[in-house]
Amino acid sequence: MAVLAEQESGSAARILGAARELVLKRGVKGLTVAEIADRAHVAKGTIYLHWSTREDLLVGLFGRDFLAEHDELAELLTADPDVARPSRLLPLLVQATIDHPFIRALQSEDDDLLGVLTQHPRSAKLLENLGPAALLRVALPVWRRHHLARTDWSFDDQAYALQALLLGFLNTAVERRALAIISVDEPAQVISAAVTALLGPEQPGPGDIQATADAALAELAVRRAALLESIAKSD
Amino acid sequence: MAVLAEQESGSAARILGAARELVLKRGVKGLTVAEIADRAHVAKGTIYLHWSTREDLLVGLFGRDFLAEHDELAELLTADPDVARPSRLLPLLVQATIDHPFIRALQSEDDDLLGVLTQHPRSAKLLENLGPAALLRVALPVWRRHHLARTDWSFDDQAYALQALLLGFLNTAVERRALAIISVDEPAQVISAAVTALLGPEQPGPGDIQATADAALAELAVRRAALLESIAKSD
DNA sequence: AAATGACCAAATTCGTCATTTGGTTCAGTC
DNA sequence: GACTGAACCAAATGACGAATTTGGTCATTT
Repeated sequence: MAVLAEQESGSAARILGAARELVLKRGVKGLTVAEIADRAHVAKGTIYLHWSTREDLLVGLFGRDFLAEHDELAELLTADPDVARPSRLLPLLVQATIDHPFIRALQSEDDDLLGVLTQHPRSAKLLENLGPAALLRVALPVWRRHHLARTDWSFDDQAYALQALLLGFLNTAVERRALAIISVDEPAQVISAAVTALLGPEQPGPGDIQATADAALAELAVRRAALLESIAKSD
Repeated sequence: MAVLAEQESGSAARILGAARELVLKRGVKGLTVAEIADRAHVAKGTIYLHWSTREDLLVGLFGRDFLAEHDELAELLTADPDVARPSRLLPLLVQATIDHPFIRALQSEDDDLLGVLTQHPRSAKLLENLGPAALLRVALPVWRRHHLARTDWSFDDQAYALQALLLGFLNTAVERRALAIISVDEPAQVISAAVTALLGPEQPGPGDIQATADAALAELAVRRAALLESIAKSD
């Protein structure tokens, strides 16, 4: 059974906390394991009891952001199945991306913060499996099946358009480009409206919402397990 | 009266051509004026008869791409005012961005191709005034006024959503990110459909289309003049 | 008037090497 | 068995001077 390092050791938790603070403050570049150990009040060697490599620790950092995002979404979906509607899920997704620094940094390819890690194969894998495009691939068919998206549009075209919209919102919300001049107070509402405009009015029959939420939760569980496996201690 | 260097000198045209080829092939980094002069079959000094600085020449290079784009759009609009419809203009805009290497590179902040020029204040200025956001600021009010976009949506929200959609399409079409997995055969049609979904059905009254096209042409003329001024010979 | 190319100062590159840094290990302590 | 920290060593750094390159100028030529 996969188990996270911090669940069985207080020092591992302190190391993670210290690493998180330091990376957020100064970035990966030039951050040494000695510094992390110092701030966590452990010796350098201790770090290697929990992670086999410096990079493992760092990748684990934003793996944990994804994990937290998954858990939050699962909680919301359980409490209120209505969250599974596209007009509610996509704004949440954008907000979640903004809220989690590492996901945000990965999304915007923030080299200052993440250093070479951005283009590292392992983090690329993370994004490929957990990124917005992968999500749409899974979610859109479910939405179409349960009358939460119009079906008078070919799947590929619809997915392409929705992907563009989502990436566009992510870019304008996350990145600080000079290009994106227009901004707005309540992005969530705009995203919601735009998604509805694209996918058409949501017309769920009885049970459709719950079924969609269940499918979403199942998918989240699968991803969570895979994610956990990839950042857990390899015994 | 602003006049482009290549309009009054054959050697200037050859220099531009040589520079263009070389930049597209190998990027700005490490490209010397001696090389450009060699390929253009002129002496180094000749280049400085037309441009006061190496950087002037390079900025002029993608200034000319914008100029070409403007001229193409103006021609299309003149031949067929219908092109001024949002559902036709935005796909064209995306396509134009793809077709012009320097605009594309500027959009995707391609450091390999453009080197430090990407984040240079002068090219930033170019993008700020000619980029997609600036365009929407001008175009959307016209569309709304002439029944080519729904007005039951606040201007800011609508602009924000449309901007996100446009940037999203630009990103997926231009950039080669691993994120954007979903792709499609005929992006133009998808863009068109997505724009229509966002802005609502176009319901122009008599004269609306022509008025929109005229406004677009007027705006293009203003931009073209400013652009020309900024890359023309400073006499 | 248009074009050239030798010329120069400033910047960049190169090669070399002593020094430091920093990820990882492991023998030993608590 | 959790933890330490001294020790190891491959890789990075930086100093530094020499050699080369290169953006820009200008007297001269065509």
